[in-house]
Amino acid sequence: MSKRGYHHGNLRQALVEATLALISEKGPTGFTMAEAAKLADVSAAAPYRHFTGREELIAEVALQGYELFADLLEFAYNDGKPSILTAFEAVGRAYLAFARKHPGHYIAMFESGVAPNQSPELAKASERANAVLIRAAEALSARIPPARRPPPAMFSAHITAMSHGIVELYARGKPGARAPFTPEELLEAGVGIYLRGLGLIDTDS
Amino acid sequence: MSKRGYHHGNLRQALVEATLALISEKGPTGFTMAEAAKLADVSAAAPYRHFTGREELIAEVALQGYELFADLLEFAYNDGKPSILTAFEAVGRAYLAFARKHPGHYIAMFESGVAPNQSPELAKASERANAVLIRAAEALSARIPPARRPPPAMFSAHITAMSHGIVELYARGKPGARAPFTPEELLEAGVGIYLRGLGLIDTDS
DNA sequence: TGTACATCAGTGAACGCGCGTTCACTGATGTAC
DNA sequence: TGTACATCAGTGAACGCGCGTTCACTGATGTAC
Repeated sequence: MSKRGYHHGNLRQALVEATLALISEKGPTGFTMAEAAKLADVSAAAPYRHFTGREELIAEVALQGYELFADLLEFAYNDGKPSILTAFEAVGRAYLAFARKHPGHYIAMFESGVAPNQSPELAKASERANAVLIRAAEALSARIPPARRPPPAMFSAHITAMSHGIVELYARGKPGARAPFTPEELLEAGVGIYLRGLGLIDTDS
Repeated sequence: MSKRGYHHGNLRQALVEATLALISEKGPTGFTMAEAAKLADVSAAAPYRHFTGREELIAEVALQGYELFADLLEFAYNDGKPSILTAFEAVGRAYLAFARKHPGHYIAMFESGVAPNQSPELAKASERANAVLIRAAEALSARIPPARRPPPAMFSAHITAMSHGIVELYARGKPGARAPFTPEELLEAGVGIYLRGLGLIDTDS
């Protein structure tokens, strides 16, 4: 609570951060405009100077989440260096790391009910994140014998689904989790087996 | 709205069904005690004769969901007949079919915030469903060369995670979905590749 | 078979609460001259 | 540099709403004799 005058200075972003805190602590339901305002140390009416309503505030949080997500995935992929395979695995780890380090964003993106095609910006950001996965899958695809090469979009959907499933079922909320493995172990092993099934990893390695 | 007298006859179950309808239509948030009561054609106070509160009603819905889920998985597994492999794949399909045909149950179980260890009954039912998957994984495991045989619990977690991920990302809510594949195609292909990675399906088949 | 009575499963009115949102306002800031 | 004024970003009080829940009640049902 730093002292501040009549004007906040950066209320818009402060509200976003309050929302993140509330969401990650109490789930998507545990966030209210009133409480976000309180956390940001302003009156309950102030948020409406920056957002038309509750919906728009959550959407902004999700948008920032998708942007950050896309950045992290791109950084992890690192243009397929040093090798396409290691880059691909790095993307998987980045997925999990994002969910772990930014639970508020993750929940706003995937569990708050905001549809990614709600606004063009949101769609674009979500598309950018997805594009990294598709690009990685395409690069890897080139190494798969054509006969058993799935469409890259399917390939990438599989990895996304497994990652998301692991986050939802084994990484969050439910502590004393359902499996005696860390999410990271689970994903690494799962992706490894999957890639082997595609003939991308030597069967005997 | 059939005519009925002062007594409802089977209000408890009617409330469960009202909850299912509300949840599957409007998400976990779109369910309220008041509206469930209205749907069941009783006053807002009546539900409290059968449930201590909102929480308990949702938990009952989740419980019934886990029971049904376990039944369906067991039926699909069919004791590993005619072959363990086909039985295993049938379980995967049953997972998706359950999510599709019983969205209210699915949401109550996985998205409503009820922890499976909330009550012993719930834990037991959830455990029973999980046990089917573990059993199937164990049976299949026996055929994997020991050197690259993952623990059955991990094996089953992978399949569960992929199934759940597909449901959440590609099967529900988001229509005009994110991928040009049906969830069923996605899961079948994904499980196939995964099993190949374990050496359970012939690489050239 | 008929009656008295305990029990059960509903009703309807009321409560307190917190939420999202609006509105007229006011204090602070920035800009034109 | 100083002043007038438009604009902006806050306030605080108030609203209507629906929700979860409680409570004293009452109608229906089942059982003992």
